[in-house]
Amino acid sequence: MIEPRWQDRWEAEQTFKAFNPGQVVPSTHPFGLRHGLAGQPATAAALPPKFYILDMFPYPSGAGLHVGHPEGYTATDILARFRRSQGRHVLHPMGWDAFGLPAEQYAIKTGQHPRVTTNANITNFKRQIRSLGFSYDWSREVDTTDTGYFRWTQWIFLQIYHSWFNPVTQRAEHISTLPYPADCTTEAQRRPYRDSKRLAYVSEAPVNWCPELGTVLANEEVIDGKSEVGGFAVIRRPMRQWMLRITAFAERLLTDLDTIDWSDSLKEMQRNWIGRSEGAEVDFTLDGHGERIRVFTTRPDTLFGATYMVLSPEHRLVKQITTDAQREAVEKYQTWAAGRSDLERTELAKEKTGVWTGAFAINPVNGQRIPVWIADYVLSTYGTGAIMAVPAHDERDFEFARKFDLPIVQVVQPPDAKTDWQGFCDEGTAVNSSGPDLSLDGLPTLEAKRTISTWLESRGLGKKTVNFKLRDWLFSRQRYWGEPFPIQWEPAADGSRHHAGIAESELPLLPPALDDYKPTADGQPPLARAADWVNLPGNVLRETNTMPQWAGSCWYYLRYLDARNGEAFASKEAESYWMSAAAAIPGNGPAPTPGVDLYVGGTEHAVLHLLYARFWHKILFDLGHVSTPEPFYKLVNQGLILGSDGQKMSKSRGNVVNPDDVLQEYGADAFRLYEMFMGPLSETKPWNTQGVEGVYRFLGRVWRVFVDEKSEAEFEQACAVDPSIGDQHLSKVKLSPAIADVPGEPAQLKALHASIKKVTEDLEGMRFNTAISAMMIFANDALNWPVKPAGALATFLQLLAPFSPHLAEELWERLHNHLGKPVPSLTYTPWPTFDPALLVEDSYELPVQVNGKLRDVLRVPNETTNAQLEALALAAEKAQPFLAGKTVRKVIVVPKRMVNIVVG
RNA sequence: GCCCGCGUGGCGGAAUUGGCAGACGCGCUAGAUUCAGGUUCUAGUGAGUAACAUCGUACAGGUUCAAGUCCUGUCGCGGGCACCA
Repeated sequence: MIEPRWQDRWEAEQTFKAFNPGQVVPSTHPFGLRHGLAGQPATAAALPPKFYILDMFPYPSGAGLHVGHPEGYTATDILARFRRSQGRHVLHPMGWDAFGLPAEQYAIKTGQHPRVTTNANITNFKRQIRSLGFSYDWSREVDTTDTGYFRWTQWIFLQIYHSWFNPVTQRAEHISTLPYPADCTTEAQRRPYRDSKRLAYVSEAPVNWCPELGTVLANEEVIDGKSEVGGFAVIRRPMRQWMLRITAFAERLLTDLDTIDWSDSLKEMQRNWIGRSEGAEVDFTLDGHGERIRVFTTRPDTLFGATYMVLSPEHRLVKQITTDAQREAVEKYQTWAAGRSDLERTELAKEKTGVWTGAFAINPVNGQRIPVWIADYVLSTYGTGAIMAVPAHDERDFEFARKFDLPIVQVVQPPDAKTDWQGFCDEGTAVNSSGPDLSLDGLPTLEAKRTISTWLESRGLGKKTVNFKLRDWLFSRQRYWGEPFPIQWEPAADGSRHHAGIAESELPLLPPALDDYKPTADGQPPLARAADWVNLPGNVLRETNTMPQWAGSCWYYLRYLDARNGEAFASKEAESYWMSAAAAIPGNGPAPTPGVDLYVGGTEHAVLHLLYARFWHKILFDLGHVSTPEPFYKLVNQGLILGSDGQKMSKSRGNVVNPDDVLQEYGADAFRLYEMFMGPLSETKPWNTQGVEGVYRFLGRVWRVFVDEKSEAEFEQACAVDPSIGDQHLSKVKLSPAIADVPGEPAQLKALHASIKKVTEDLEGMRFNTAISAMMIFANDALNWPVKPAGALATFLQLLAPFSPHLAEELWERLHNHLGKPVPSLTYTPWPTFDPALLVEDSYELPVQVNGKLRDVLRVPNETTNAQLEALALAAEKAQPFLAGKTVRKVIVVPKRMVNIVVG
């Protein structure tokens, strides 16, 4: 009943609006009144230190909000309100990641334009989010499918397209700084060279094609050979696709993880995905050919144990080196391997397959002739697509050698003599590793690696190398409901076509209107259906692929900074004010950090959104468009909320909890409180509706701390008679006559300040569950106070306000009215500080242990000396039976903590 | 298989540097209010005992005056990666 009233009030007052440098703060705005900025233009210098607190914006699905969404949103809202009260200038925005498959599939089925579906879903999401009382600045709302938004997504793509990665500076630079090789003189020669260096480039390589979805997918979107969305089969097939050169940034994406405050597990996931490994490339000459085969190995120290080589079936040299006798078998194997889907490949991973090419290579360290095989356990996309096989010390090579009866030679001695050397893959000591020019025998693995690397380099046979698992980002999709590429294909004199970026002045490039959203009959993307959109004068064609859903979410946190700017994605001033570090307000939390101060969301984006966004941000940083190398300084993952049966919530299990139902029954305040009281934010935890009941009771107790019992009882009776006019009755409820504007008793102040301390410290540490328990303890105590000091109650409401803002506002207003005082803004009233002096008592409880077991607890004055403590403990009544007849060997006194008597 | 994280009452979870295990809440038991149900209030609630004793933080060891916390091993659960040479 009281909740919509306050939501309307906040909206009318624009209570949570954040102001950009240069904007005028309205003269009545409570933020302006607090910070002396009312009615004045805010300058970056005059504005208080920023706090940018961000939620992962939702995809507005037709199903509406899930109880998982409000978990993170409540946490950030509590902190946003807390920081506002502490005097920070809080940026807390919300928006919609609205491109995506469901709206498009719905369009295919019904013909309804995805725009219509999307708008309806956004309306519903916004209603639900608003009803939870979150303090978003809605004036900065973004929608990735809005032309005013994706215009800048396209603009950023153009910046990427017009850039290359300079290996010397290790930075993205404009393509105009690209140096050309000496033999590259004409434009006809330079264009393909230039295009091969861009950060956005076209590739013909095999891609992850999902027939069911009718589109290609990025590596990050394929899980166990199936699509991340829907779980459909994915096959590899060569196609012409747009790629983004994220691999150029692999090293920086890895090392910069050390500069940001993310959980170890999340950093670890990114590290694993980037997959850096150090090793060496070694050249093997082919016996009887001029060709060389280059391999990558992390264990060059085992080179003497290489008894055969393996190429991936797709390796470019396979055709040349295969002998006539083996040709048929090799080609058959290649065909078979190419026809296998990713899924089959992983499922059958245990059984090794392969064929001998008939060729031999020479091991450069000992001159041995070793056979060259092809096998699909060697990946064409990693390293050089070829390996030297050391079956004695590599699990996969070992399996393969056993299956095909290839020689196994020990070259590493395990440190523990009992360990079998066959299949031993760890570090040890080199053995059997002597050749005409070199011996590694007796060297520990690490040294052996160094020695042989130096030797190889000095002979020009190899060099140290670093490899990454990370692949370039497949960036095009065959869909309608996505951003069209700002790219067109222009004809050349020889009849071929090349791509070119369209002019920035032509942005936004809108998608065409279509009646049918399916791909064309000949397998072209849906945009190809719009002939008059695709075909431009001069035989120029538009690109018909669209960008993946990730494009919009790669930079949305930047658009919030200046969401209505039509000249740029954000003004320089806004970007630099909100994204730069600054000084702290003493005693009021941490200093503003570079980038987003706190980002909260689920872990499902660990290697997708969070990697892509960091990548784009680094490009924008290199090009001078943003001022920090990393976008998200601190990141916290909320844990999953399970159904009450401890299983993942899903429609098929019937354990899904709908926030609307909870809200209807208990209200937003109780819902918010329960989401936070369940347990630590980052933990996985099951939903329990009885738990909601528990916090609902707590709010009821808070209410009864304040209101007059008699008028409350009358109110409840009146509601029972006619619930429809409940709010009329509610206004008649009076506050308790026990509330008086008097200073608190010492015990009352102690209770209050203990909870100020606990709530404040727990908010800093994001320990919401224990903060709530501290408030419960206070309310239980305050309920029994015969006289209730108004000041203490007001302060308590400030503590409660971030968690349950509606009830806090209501009681805050009534309390001030009750005292006949003006009502200050609860949002912008300075956060209370606790007085340590009020918490100190003059005595404390001293546990007395005998041999480590608790036997008695004494109350002793603070100033008791250690010697006195010892004497008191030895005399403790309940400890006596355990001391009788024993010798006291030692007494350990921990001042203010406990005493332990050791007897024997 | 590899890499992270986690195992505490009937349940969700508390426990600065090792220092009173089980805060707070749910549930349960008994009582009060009530015609009754609900609400609310009071008391109790790890096992065990008449009460003590004793046992108790996945299991088995270890370090320590003292271990949920530190060390070693085992088991279980969750997440990530998965033929990455």
